Amino acid sequence: MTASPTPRQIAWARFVTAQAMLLDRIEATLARSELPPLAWYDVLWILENAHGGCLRMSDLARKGVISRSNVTRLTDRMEKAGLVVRADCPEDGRGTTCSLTDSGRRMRARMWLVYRGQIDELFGSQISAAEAASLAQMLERIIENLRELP
Amino acid sequence: MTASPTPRQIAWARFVTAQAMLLDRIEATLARSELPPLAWYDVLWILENAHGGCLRMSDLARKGVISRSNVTRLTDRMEKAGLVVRADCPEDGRGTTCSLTDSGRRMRARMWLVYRGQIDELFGSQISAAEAASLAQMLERIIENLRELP
DNA sequence: CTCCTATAGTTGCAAATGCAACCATAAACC
DNA sequence: GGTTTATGGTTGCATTTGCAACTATAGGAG
Repeated sequence: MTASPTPRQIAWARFVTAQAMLLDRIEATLARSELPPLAWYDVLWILENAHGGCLRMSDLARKGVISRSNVTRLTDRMEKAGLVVRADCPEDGRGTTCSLTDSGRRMRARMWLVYRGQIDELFGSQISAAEAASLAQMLERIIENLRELP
Repeated sequence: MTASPTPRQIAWARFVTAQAMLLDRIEATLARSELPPLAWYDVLWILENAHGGCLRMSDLARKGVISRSNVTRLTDRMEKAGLVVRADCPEDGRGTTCSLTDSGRRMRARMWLVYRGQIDELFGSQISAAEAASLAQMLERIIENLRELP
């Protein structure tokens, strides 16, 4: 930085570093438990929260903040593993739906056990409830703002 | 989640989503400006803050929160682009040092112009100075805690 | 109805990443 | 000194990701 960094810029830098460190740890812990990577968890979780455990590929991409081609490949692998099923969309001839299987639900639950442990231990333990609430609110604003932009 | 998510878990979820969205945007903006990816910026920034603009490969890995093999490849490309130079470490026959070139310094400055604009616009604009300070402190605790763990 | 454009999803190919195996040197041990 | 163990860095290989091109269907304009 040419001028010395502003408080917001410092916060940004830590934001990136902390997340990188946390994700590294969590991925390693999942791998050690012989569970799939976080990317799979995200898909499973998004589907589980969708009506009927079923979503269009593009919705999956938007909610998961990943590219459409990435969703195709991700669900390819997950379908091979029996966690989701894809089918032609009845309402739109171009579309494909992706839905959670029972095995997918069970896998999400198993992963959550480990994932939750890590979140609580590495992240939650370092912030107060009030801080968590304020942080969530802050981030929500940022997310909302991004969704409104072109 | 089987039980409904705690405030800390909600904060975590937004933490991940917000960062993914922000990084997507920033990478896209850098690419549109025909600048290298963020990963290069991080290396340049870390080197610029090091004494003499020079660090050992493993220090680079630790500070940048990336794997050592990744550092090797990253600096391979950056060296080809003339932004850094590697040399055998004088004090340790096994070691390699990586140092910033003038061109590397200039590139970091050019990237920072764009990067800073994005941070301020997408992140800084949504949080108050007090929130930024509290956030930075919170994240610092998390980072410190992670560094102390095995 | 036909043409034109936009959207949904997949795929080929290139670039990036992680992991494990590897070579070289350093440090510890006897 | 000679052997063993740990550390620093790179490389091969498999996996993952992104981008651009492509196919197919939908929706709108004339």
